[in-house]
Amino acid sequence: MTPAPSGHSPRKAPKQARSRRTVGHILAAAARVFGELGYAATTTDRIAQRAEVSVGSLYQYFPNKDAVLHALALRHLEEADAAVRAALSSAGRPPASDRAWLEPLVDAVVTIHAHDPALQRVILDEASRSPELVAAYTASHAATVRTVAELLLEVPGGHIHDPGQAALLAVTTVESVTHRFAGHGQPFDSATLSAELLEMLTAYLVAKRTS
Amino acid sequence: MTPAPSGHSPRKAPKQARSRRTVGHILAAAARVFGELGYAATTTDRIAQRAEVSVGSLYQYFPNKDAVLHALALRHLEEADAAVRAALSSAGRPPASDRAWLEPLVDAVVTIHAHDPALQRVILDEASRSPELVAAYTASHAATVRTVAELLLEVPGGHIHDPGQAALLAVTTVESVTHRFAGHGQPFDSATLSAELLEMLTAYLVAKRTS
DNA sequence: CTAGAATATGAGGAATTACTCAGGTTTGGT
DNA sequence: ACCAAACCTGAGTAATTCCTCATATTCTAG
Repeated sequence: MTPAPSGHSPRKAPKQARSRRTVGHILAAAARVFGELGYAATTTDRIAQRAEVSVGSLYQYFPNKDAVLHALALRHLEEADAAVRAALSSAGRPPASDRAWLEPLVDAVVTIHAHDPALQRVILDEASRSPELVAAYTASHAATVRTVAELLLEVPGGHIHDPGQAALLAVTTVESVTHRFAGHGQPFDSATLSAELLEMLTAYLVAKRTS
Repeated sequence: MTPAPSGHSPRKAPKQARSRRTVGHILAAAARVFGELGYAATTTDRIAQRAEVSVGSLYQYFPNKDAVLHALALRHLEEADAAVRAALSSAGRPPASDRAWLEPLVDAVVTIHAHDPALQRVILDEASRSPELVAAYTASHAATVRTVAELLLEVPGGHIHDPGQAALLAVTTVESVTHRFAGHGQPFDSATLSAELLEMLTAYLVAKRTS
């Protein structure tokens, strides 16, 4: 048993420019190594080696191996969250149609996941094992679903029975399908995947409005 | 020629009833331990302990830790594949509507994944790392997509431009969304998830037929 | 310039784990 | 009953990996 030295926060905060560069190198190297080798085969020694830094330096800023991946996961979540928020606010309010907000959302999610799917797989796995990350991901996801539910209400053209439920399925579908196609060798290119997903979701929402 | 120390085939085949029971116990224990602790924290010693068997016995039938998970993955794939095939053939031929074949398919997939999602997550992860498993899963998936594409053509009511593409998205959507909801704490129960997925997919296919 | 704080180093300790093997027990055919 | 093959055992080994710490180097404030 590892004597769990509390959580994931940096053991020491980098104060000088030099150490901030070091931390940057470590994270960049970790992203590559985790992506290439997966979680189990990635060792702190190898990360340090790839970062051209000694293991000791790594352990000055990260209390353990998980903390490095944890940091990568948080960074990724923030980027994704920002992109999704930008996409959702790019649609007018109220949006002219479901397509008006769905299209940028789908594009944003597909674009995000097109980059380094192997690493994202490792990150997602870690995310499900850390309570703190689970909380962060859940919060971000919930916020997106809430926004989408509001948009659903504002779009003219018919009433939806349970907007929360519809929003949840729509958002989850975009995320999980995209992830799946990114992970496997994709038989779809990003453009057709976006288009087809969009078609499916608009059809779903239209059906819900008229039924 | 000594046979290649092949990666995952049993080191020795169980011949007597006693050893077949042993292998059964090992697999059952492995399923529980992998599901509870995840891949990394699962040790062969712990599996053996849970199976009330010595480590040595485990290594008589499995060349290494991965081989145990590999066996679990193959078993799961076979069960899932059989369930999907049964569901698809339960619809009449030609099916009366898209709903006629979609409903049993969605139900089957949701039902399968409702059981022990934690273990399935570990299995899926292993599946993406073993070329042999990747091949098996890809083959099964491709066969399903092919069957669905044929059904799409047989359903009366309009022509679909690219049945292969539509079938691929439909099947992938069912699998990945179901998996996602199973993995996380599900805000949907199985019944509503099935119903909602069904609604989305029928809407999609109807739209494709009339457009 | 200088002192002390910040940062970097990397060999090695401690712990864990996958896997072996020499020797025992059980089984089933004859 | 007998024996060879099948099966089981579990302490021990070799390898791996996480992480520490004593020491060295670099930075910055005064």
